[in-house]
Amino acid sequence: MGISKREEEYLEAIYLLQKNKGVIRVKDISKKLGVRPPSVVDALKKLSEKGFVEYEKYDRILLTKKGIEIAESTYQKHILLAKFFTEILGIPPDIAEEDACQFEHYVHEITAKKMKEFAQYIQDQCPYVLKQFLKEQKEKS
Amino acid sequence: MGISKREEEYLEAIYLLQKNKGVIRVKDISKKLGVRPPSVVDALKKLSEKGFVEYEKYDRILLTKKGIEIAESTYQKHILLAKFFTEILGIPPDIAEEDACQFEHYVHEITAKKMKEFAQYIQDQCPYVLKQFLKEQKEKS
DNA sequence: TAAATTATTTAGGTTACTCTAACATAGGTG
DNA sequence: CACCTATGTTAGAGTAACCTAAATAATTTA
Repeated sequence: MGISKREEEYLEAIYLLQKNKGVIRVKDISKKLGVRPPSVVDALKKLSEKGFVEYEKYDRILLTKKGIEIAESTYQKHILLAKFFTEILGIPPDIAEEDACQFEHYVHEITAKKMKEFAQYIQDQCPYVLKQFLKEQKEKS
Repeated sequence: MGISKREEEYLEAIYLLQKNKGVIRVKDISKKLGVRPPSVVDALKKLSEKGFVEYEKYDRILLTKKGIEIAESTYQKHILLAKFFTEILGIPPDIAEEDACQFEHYVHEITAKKMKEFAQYIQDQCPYVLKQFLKEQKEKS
């Protein structure tokens, strides 16, 4: 009775929408994830059964403590990955975003952590080398 | 009528098994992917319809040219990612392997390429910094 | 406040992937 | 060469996603 990748995405979407606009609706989630409203309702029912979301029909949608925890940890990974891709590898933001979106659901905790530490280390210890790398990458395109 | 992540995994598994032991069987794929034989047969039928595998029942299993292309490109990404995780980030091989296994199916071509180039660049330009980072990581654990 | 619009939910169906149980085939051995 | 065991295949069913169409509830507006 764990949580699927897709369910994680729903939680993350709900979390971010709430952060930006407070009260949210089925429609908002539907738009954000690119699925039809009935799919959202399905997902909400399941997430509610599993205790990640508080949901009564026609009523408003809230994350439980457990739900927030998962959403936050997923989102943290997301940010960290996207930063790594853009700031260290020099990948265009839109592509970095897409890759982060996928990888955040699969990456081990330790990998995420090392990416963060590595980024920090390089930025501190040899910012010039990094700058040079990014410059060369830019010149090639 | 594209190819799913899971189908990609089947192709990669077939490719690697063939590389290692020549003629392969349903059983081998089953064991490698951790699914039951009927699931393999299902997958082979679909992959055969889509033109990635040559398969007649009870007969041997071959990849088509198209199938080999996909398997190889996936596997290349796999190697590259695993190397990046171990050699640059210092992640334990078993975890690196698992992360690579997932990410290979999602990562954009350009991200994979930049990872490779970055690894090369760092190894050439500041091997000492890299060594130091890996050493510090090791000490922490 | 009644009607019209919009949003949400239910019902029912599809696809991809998996499984178990039962059946079929191939190949090795007495 | 017939039988036994391994392996492979079919049949049928389950689960997690998704969808459309139709029904219901909520909200806005005339």
